Parts: sequence; C-alpha cells; structure tokens
Amino acid sequence: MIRFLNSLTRKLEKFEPIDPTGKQVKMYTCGPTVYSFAHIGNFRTYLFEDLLQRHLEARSFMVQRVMNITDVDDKTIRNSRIAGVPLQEFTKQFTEAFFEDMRTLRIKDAQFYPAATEPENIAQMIAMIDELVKKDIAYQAEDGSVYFRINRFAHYGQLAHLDLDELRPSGRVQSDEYEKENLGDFALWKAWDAEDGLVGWDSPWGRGRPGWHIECSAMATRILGPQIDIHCGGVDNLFPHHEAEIAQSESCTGKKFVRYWLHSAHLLVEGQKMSKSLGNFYTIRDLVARGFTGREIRYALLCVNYRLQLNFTFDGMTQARQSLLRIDEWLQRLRDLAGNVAADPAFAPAHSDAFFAALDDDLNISAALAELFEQIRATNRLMDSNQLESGEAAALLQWWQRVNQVLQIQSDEEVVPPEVQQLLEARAASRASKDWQRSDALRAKISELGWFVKDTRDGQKVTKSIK
RNA sequence: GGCGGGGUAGCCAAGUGGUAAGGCCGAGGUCUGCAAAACCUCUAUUCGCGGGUUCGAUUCCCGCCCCCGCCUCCA
Repeated sequence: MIRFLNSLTRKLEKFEPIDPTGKQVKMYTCGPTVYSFAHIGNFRTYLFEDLLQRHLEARSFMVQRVMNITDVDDKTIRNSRIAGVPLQEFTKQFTEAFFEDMRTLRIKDAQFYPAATEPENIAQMIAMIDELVKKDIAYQAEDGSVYFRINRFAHYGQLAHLDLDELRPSGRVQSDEYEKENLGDFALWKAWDAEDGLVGWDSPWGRGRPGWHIECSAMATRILGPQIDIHCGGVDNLFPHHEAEIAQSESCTGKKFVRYWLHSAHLLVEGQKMSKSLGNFYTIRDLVARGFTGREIRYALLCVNYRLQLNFTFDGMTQARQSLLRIDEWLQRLRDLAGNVAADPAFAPAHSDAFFAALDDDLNISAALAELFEQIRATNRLMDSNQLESGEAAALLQWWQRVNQVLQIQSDEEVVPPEVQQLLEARAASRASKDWQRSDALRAKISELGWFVKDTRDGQKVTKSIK
C-alpha cells in the first residue's frame, strides 16, 4: 500500500488513482520559469518528482506526467528586456539549458512539456477566464486586468489552511493595488503596459498576458482533464499558486481538481538560505564545473526525504560521492562473480522488497537506502567467505536493476582507453616477474592518464580517477 | 499575530510504548611487495530542556528553549 502525506488534508493517505482500473496516474508537476538557469533548489523538487514517478512505475502504475514551462511572466519579460533579446529567443536558451540539466540529473522526461506561450495554451487560458467572467467569478478592473474574486470560492484557503480574515498584510503586499475589489484577488489576465513591449496577446479584455496561476490550471486541464491524481511542487507554491489553481479549475469545471497534493521543502546551503548575495547560489552547471557528476548531485539532493528541509553542503557532496563508490564496488564484485551465469530464480535476496516497501511509505528514501546498504553489507560478507554462488550474484544484479530503475545512481560505463589497457598489460607482466619498481612506475603513468589501478586477488582493477 | 516543519553520535539521517536503522568521517583488523578511493568489525547507557502518565518514553501528555519556512505571483 502506497501512502502519501497530502498537503490538502495534512494526513497520510492511501494512494488510489481516479482511474477505475487503478493503474493510470495523472500527475502534474510545476516546472521552471525560464528566466535564468535553474538552481539546485529547483532541481531538488524535480528530483523528488522523478523519484515519485519512478517509484509509482516500479509499483506498476502507468504515470502520465505533465511539466509546464513558464515562458512568460514578469521576470522573463524583465530579463529579456535587460538582455535586449526578444522574449521567445531569450527563454529558448534557458529552456534548453533546463533540459540539459534534467538529463545531467537523469530525470525521466515527462510526456508533456507545455509552454505557456503556445497558442493552444493561451487559447485555453482565455477560454477559462472567459468562463469565470461569465460566471461572475472574475471581473475586469479599472486597470484593464481581469481578477479572480476569491470571495466567490468558498474553499479558498483550504490548501494552505489560511483563515483569510486573519491575513496579516506582509511587506510584499502592494497596498496600492486599489483596482482590485479585495486585496486577495489575483490576476487572471494582466493588461498590457509599456514594460511588456512586444509581448502580448489579444483577448476579449484587450491586449495583455496571462497571470501565472491560470497557466497551470489551463495546461493541466487541457492535457490531463478536469481531475488529476497528483500535483506537486515546492512548498512556496502552496500559497498562493496552488490555492489559486484549485479556485480557478474547480470554479470552471465544478469538479475536484486534485486528489493528492505533495510539496517538497526548500533547501538551505551551508545552513543558510540560498541567495546570490550570500554567494551560496548554485546551478547544476556550477557543481559540474567543480567536478561533481550528475549522479553525485542526484544522490545528494535525493537522499533526504522531500518534506524535510535539506541542508546542501560540500561535505554532503563528499558523503554522496563516497556512498556511491561503495555501491560501485559492490556491483563490480557481483559482476565479476556472476560472469555470464543466469540468475538463480530460486534465490530471493534478503531485503528484496523492503527497499520498495520503504518508498511506499511517503517515499521514505532514508529507510530505503538503509535496506540497500544492508543488502550490500550482507552480500559482501558472503562473498568474503566465498558463500555466494554465481547465480545468486546474478539474481542480486537483477534486483539491483529494479532498484536502480528508481534511484538512477549507477555509474556510467567506463571504457578503458587502449593506451591505458597497454600500460595495464605491461604492468601485469612486470608484476609477474616481481619487478615492483616498474610496476609502480606504470601505476604512476596510468594515474597521470586519469585512471586508478588497484591490485586484487583477481588481478588489476582499473577505475576512472575522481577529480 | 496566524499556520507549519525540525531539534537523535563529529556530519547526514531512519525509527518505535519495551530498551537506538543506514550512510559519511574515525579507530582496529583483513587482503597486498607496497598501495588502494576495497572488504570486515567497532563507534550514542542515549534521542533540545523540565515535569507528568506508565512496570517501562526518544516515542504519549503538559510547559519551556532553540533553529527554519510560509502568510498574495520565490522550487
């Protein structure tokens, strides 16, 4: 039984999709606003969503996932103006960078990546706003923008558990938005102004652009229909973004929009909030430039439960690297032992389902990884005393395939270059004649080429050096 | 002021009314000509503080302290 902590009810709930066959899962994940490179905090959320999708698939669900690309909003417009580049051209580069980073982190592609500015999406947004205006839930204010009347949606505030009457205006509320009937009313359609330049679409309310919240409601309902199973995002989206999505979508369709809301916590960097001014703001590229691989970043960002604040540190990156090496070594031992022998079907590895069972419990990744490492230690012990059969090793490798399908942390295949191979052969020969000096010299040469040799019972083993 | 998350070994971090998973670091050992980023073993009489309930609490209740987040467009 899979259970998730639903932000809406704040309870741990059994997961059951809407689909009558119980197999199809409709999942909507809030994607990036492509105004610059996404940072590790963004990717922490995308990694959590990836783990979620992969685990559901490991449990035989068919996941249909949508991730939107917000390619028009205040920030994209502002930054494209600063760059002196047309909006589309400006957002294109960051959209591409985003997909590159997603691949670096081995995040599985969604089936749909709708962008807000695509004509069919703009059309859907206009249609929804029109519907809301006709129902008198939305209104056009004096500034020309169209706003959602939050008073017309009885459940507004239910997701964030906010009592709107007790809202204390924070510094971020612009009190000069007198055009709105109610301070909490949010924009569905923003009337064009000079700052928008060439950006704008014609609508029944004049030229303008969509508000951020309506983008997600429109794209989610257009692609997945009026009701979806899981909707995720970072906690910061909980209010007002997701609250607004519920209000808009349910006001239009009359149906419950989302069954399970899952929100990931933010991350800190070295104990502090990540910010450019503190100099602790990192993109995936920054970390790659420092010599970390995608899977190391993936592991470091994934190994803490998504609902807990994660403190990203370089010590943590080292811990991730070391933990992965342990797994690599174990796999290599298993492969050496298994050879080409078929997996023993009668062999059921201990902890074989425990890994997945741990993830069933609201993606308890810590407990799941503990099961993996227990497995590693147990089988290493057996291999130390030659008590693991080849067929059993092969069965463990099969188990690992299932585990790795969820974790995606296996090291990339390393192809030993011919020149390194030659040096290894020469070294093997010098070792056979106990010419240790020559052996050590060759080891140094191989090291210069970026490879690390170690001598085991079964001869030399070579791996790519860590940077 | 309101709502929420968290305080478990040097670091990261699970967990349960019955006596503390796992990872990193560290120590010892094994293997090795040496080396190794390898393997094994060990490493919290104790779970922020003070009360209470209980045969027994880290786990339940009450009070307190500290850290963090959100409260109208930041994953």
